[in-house]
Amino acid sequence: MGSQKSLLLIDGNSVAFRAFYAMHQVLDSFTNQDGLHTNAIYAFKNMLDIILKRFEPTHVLVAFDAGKTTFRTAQFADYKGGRSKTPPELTEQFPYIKELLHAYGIQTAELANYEADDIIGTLASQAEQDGFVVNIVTGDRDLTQLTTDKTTVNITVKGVNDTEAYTPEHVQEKLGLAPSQIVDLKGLMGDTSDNYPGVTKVGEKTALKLLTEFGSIEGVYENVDAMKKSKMKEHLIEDRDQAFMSKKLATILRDAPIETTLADITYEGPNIDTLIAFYQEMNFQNFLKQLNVTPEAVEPAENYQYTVLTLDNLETVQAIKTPVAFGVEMLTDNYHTADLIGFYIGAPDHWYVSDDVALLAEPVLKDWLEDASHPKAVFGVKRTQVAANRLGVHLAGVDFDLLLASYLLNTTNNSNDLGTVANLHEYQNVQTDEAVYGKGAKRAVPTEPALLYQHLVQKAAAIYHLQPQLEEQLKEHQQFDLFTDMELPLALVLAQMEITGIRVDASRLQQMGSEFSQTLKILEEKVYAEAGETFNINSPKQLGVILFEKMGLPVVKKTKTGYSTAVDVLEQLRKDAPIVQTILDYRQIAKIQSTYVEGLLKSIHQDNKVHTRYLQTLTQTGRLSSVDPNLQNIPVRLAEGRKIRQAFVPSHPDWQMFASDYSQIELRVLAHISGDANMQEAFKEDRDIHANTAMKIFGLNSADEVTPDMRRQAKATNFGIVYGISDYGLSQNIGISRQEAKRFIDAYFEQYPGVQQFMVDIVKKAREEGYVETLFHRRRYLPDIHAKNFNLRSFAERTAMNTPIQGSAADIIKVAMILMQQELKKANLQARMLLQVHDELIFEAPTEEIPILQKLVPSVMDSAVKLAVPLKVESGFGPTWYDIKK
DNA sequence: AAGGTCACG
DNA sequence: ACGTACGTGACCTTA
Repeated sequence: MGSQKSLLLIDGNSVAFRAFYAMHQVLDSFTNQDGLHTNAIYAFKNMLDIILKRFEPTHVLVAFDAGKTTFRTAQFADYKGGRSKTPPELTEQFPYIKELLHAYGIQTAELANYEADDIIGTLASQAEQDGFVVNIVTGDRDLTQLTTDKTTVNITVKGVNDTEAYTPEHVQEKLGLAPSQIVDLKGLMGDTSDNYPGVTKVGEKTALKLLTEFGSIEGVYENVDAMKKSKMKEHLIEDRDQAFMSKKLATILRDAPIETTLADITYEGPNIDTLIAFYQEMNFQNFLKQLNVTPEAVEPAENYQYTVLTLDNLETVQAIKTPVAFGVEMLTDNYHTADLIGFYIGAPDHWYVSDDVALLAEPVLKDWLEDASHPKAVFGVKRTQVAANRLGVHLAGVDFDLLLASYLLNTTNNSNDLGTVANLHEYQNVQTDEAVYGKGAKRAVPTEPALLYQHLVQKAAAIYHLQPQLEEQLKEHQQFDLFTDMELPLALVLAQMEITGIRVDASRLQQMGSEFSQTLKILEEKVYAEAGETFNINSPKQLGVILFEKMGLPVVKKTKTGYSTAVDVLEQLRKDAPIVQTILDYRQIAKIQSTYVEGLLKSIHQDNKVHTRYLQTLTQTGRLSSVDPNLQNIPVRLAEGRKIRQAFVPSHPDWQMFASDYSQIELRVLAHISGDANMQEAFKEDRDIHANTAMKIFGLNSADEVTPDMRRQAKATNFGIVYGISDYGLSQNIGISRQEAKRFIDAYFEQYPGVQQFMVDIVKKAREEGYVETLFHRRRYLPDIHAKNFNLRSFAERTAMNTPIQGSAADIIKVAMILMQQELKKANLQARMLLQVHDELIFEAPTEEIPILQKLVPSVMDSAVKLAVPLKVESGFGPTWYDIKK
């Protein structure tokens, strides 16, 4: 490159926005000593390093917008109107981003009445004439109009660490247009985010067609009179002025009156001292480390002194009077079966570790651990509890769980690895398990014991140090009660349920399995006969070839990789060929056989039970999930699959299975949080909510007029509302036209106006705050609510509507579970809570306790929280899970 | 490791 | 114009 002059121009506002939202999840944990948010500064710096390295510029400038009013707003008052205003957490970072750039030796520029784009366009144009190679970096695709054979426009994708390079060829490939035609495209179609109009009813498709034919807006209007009569022609003529104005608004200037010259912006690299001072002010320990500056606070791991516990020195633990960090170490996820490879306990100045977990059962240590007056902080209280229980230790006094706290603070970035979680919270002095133990087949305890001990001490120290910081943040989020009164006690309830396990009748499963094998064999032969050849029915790829190529059935839907053969597709093809029904039958049985007969048999333990694990820190809404095996998706809807439930039986003779579920808890939650009077009334009077909705959307006067089909459609509409409705989604689900679906939704909102208001308000809240909350302040961040991409943004909007509903329902049953466990104990019952399936609790109990449960369980569940509408609970019992009839 | 499919609320 | 329901986990095939 040698003498080649290379100019880098960065769109400062655009990249700062991207940087801010790329690290929006960690907004609250990225602050400096003065409470200044630093996430955008941090991400901007990362991006800057990447692009400086990539383009090796000789000249650099970062352009910023000067203010809201520009020559464009003078031409068109609403230009960029309706934009949500910049969050204050970002605004406060702009001066520091500029300070960072100046420390880097990079000039910044802004110009009153002009946008950053115009500065960039003008300098790019000058530089081209001076023989520069020019690179522009921005998140705004409109700048691709500046692309030439000398200027490349690099658009940030997925945050800021990667860019897509637009050359004239790439623009042509993507849009089918020359860069210079982009302004014509914008003029015709308008721009919703910049809020200028274009021509009515002309979108991207139509605009592209017109430009391919006529070249430019001018070309279109020279030929408009000759076009044949159409709505489009009328719109073109009508909106002529708008089109030309929009083109002008879209055009980036190349002759803005800027004072900065190319000679002013040569790049000679950063001033290290200024940069160090800046990083110190921002508390960027990582960046200081990169500059070989020793970070202040973090002690190196080697400085931790620890004692290895043995039978001889065990009593020293008894002397500990301070709160401690405690943990039992395992190599694998499943704590019911994992090898226990060590433990740690202690506080600064007295850390203890061991690789002999049998010590935990020694009375000196066991008694201390079981004493609730010694506060303990852990990583994963449920995990720790179950592991301790395997050694006969019943841990008490756990008042902090780093894993749970981190999950509540931010559900998005979570991990089950202590090192990863600690890093998320800016604590670096602990390694990940993968780094210490390796992964996959190579995972093992280090041969050098000191390496294991050091890792254990690091973990203890991380928990200990992060506790006050995370507790503080929980309080700031108003989540401390959620943490202390809900998630911590729930973890203990779940631990007990998992330890108890549920009895599975293996012989019943085996018997069903051999019947299914025979059926499958017959179906398989039948499929081959109907296809005229053998193939792997389980392979969607091979099946697609048979159905759509060999047999020539119509292709209904495609997937990324080929033909879709999903149920909804096959159901449409059923009438066309008998093989389709046979395949559907085969699939149904094959699923039951592989997942529920063979899969379940594999997970039965020595005690004839399955012991699932509930993941308490995984879902984005606050629900639990269940793994190894998943007991929250045991078949129930179809008769064949439902029989699997016959294998779930009580663990003692003469006991019964008992279950209670909330009826329509999500709609009741919606009625409560939306405050909708009509929906609340329906629940208060215990009306059939789906029939009630049907009356309203079909305009009926009495419940007697509701047909089963109307009720079915109304039910789907109710569900659709809970999921964050769209007319298309509803139309697909119940097989009606999009227009009809839209009419349903409109009628729905007319009937339940409070619900509509809630939907509007919650999306607005998500935009303003960046997150939504449940009744108990469970929080979900939705950074995509600001996405320019329609799909991402729409998804975030639906999520904003659904999460408070689904999440509040999850909160409610969690409260009920904690109360339930207490009540069972208080009443001295033998009955045990075994499973939770989102809105349902499943128990086993001696037959004589059933009448007690029939009263007790519903009363605990429906009084768990007080809503503006009653909660309704239905119960049943029987000798197996299958036989529970409500 | 990823994608398709299908089980649940 | 955009392309969709919300939240999960397990199994199978194919890269």
